[in-house]
Amino acid sequence: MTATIQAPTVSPVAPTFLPLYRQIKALVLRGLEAGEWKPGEAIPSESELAARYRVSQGTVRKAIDELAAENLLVRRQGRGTFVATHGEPRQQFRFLRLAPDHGEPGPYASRTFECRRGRASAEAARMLELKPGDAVVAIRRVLLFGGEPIVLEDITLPGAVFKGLTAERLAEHEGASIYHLYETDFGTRMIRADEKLKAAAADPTAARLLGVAAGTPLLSVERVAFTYGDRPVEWRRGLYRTDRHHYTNALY
Amino acid sequence: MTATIQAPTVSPVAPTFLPLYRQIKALVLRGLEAGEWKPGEAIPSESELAARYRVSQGTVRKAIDELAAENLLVRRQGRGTFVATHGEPRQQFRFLRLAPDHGEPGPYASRTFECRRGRASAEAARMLELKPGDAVVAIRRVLLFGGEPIVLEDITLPGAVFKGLTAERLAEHEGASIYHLYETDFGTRMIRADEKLKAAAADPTAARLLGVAAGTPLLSVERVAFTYGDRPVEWRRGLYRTDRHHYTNALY
DNA sequence: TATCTTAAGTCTTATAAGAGACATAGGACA
DNA sequence: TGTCCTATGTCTCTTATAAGACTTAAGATA
Repeated sequence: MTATIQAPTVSPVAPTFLPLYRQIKALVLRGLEAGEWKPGEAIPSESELAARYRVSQGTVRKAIDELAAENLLVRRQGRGTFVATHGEPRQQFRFLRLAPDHGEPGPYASRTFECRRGRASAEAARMLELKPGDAVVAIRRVLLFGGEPIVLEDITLPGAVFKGLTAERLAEHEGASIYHLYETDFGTRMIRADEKLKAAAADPTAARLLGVAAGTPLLSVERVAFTYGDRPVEWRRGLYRTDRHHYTNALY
Repeated sequence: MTATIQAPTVSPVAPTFLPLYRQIKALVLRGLEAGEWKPGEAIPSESELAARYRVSQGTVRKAIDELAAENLLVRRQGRGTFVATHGEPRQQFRFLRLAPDHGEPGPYASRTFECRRGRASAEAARMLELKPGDAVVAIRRVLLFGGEPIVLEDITLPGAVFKGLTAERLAEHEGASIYHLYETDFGTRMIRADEKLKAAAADPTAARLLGVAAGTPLLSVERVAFTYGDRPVEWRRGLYRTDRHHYTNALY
């Protein structure tokens, strides 16, 4: 059939027809983006959405299926469908791929050295799609596992989005995922991220903060994280000690 | 409904009921594993499978959906559903996550230094689920991009599976993915792989083969690749030069 | 007559809708 | 206080129809 919800404008070039379930998906996505339902909350039931959009429940199901596959929604049979959040334990370390070589992961902690406001460098501006000189927030911190400093991170955020972010606010939040903080305090939910990995030698500062000799090979992890609409809202560079940990990746 | 294809044996403890579409999925998977349809070939149409298994076409569809999501099958509207293969260009570098920092990837080549039969070390045996001393094939090669040596790899394979593998056979196959060779010549299709990444300093041998100074930080990538039934059939360790390339990863 | 074009036919997978089964949580009730 | 019932979710399965991709053959054209 290829029905459309709103009368489509005729375009001679691009395929103007989108499957019905994808149109529904786009509408739900818009609701998510607009904050109609907050992280952790339940969205309306499938039949409710079906009634709202005048389609069958099965069509809504297929739309939600895709959003759930993208980790934007979480289904719980018999309960409902919920907006995914970085708060729940299972999502806690979704973006951290570090694992100990042997044994169980030790207790996690973070220590923030610096959290200051500044101006975007050319590189930061490029990564975050800002103009050079725009306001940014710069964070430097160390992640500890089992009491040992394992990761040194420099995080750069657009100042416009993260207005009231201070070292105190970060300290209060220690132990939990920083993405949870972004979510609860700044209404910015991270959807996906791209990482680039390289090997690098520890410079004197990194060596001191991580407790290794200068020149030690470290894993350099550069990440750009995106929110709705593929808007980049975090740029970070991490240096990982890999003497007793490793970065895990599953290939399919 | 929760119908079963064969009368289920009653088990008091585990959920003996599997959704119908998962039973179908298991049956198709068994056919794939048994080589009923070879890589690149089309499997029977949805309605044909539906008739064979006495279920509706939609149920077969859902089973195939999952197998396609796992990259075991490839759907082509109007044509059929095909057994995935490492031969087609798009799948060619599915497991190689290296990308140049700038510009397009240069032409690819590989140079094999060594391909000999030997006995499994304790470590190799553990990785490949063999007994120490079992026959293995050991390959050492360098991957070149744009003429430059970028990756040094040591590959270990179970000798029982890769009986006639020789340096000549490898050389004939140069330019294409080695997984394609496994598939066509040894009937072993790689399904998925686990990787562990670390940073390491180049030892003299690696430094010479990669054309860098000894001690240069390199990305160490250890991979175990699995075929059907999660059976490990390849263990490899790669050393990547990351001065002008990086390992990319997408996080969801 | 030989060749190219085009339209119909017939495969395939993709989309849509609906009915019934299963899971969960909370209130009614003994 | 504990158990059962029921309302309300998602999950499973089926059926029907649409859309995409080849094949074939009729017809136009040289």
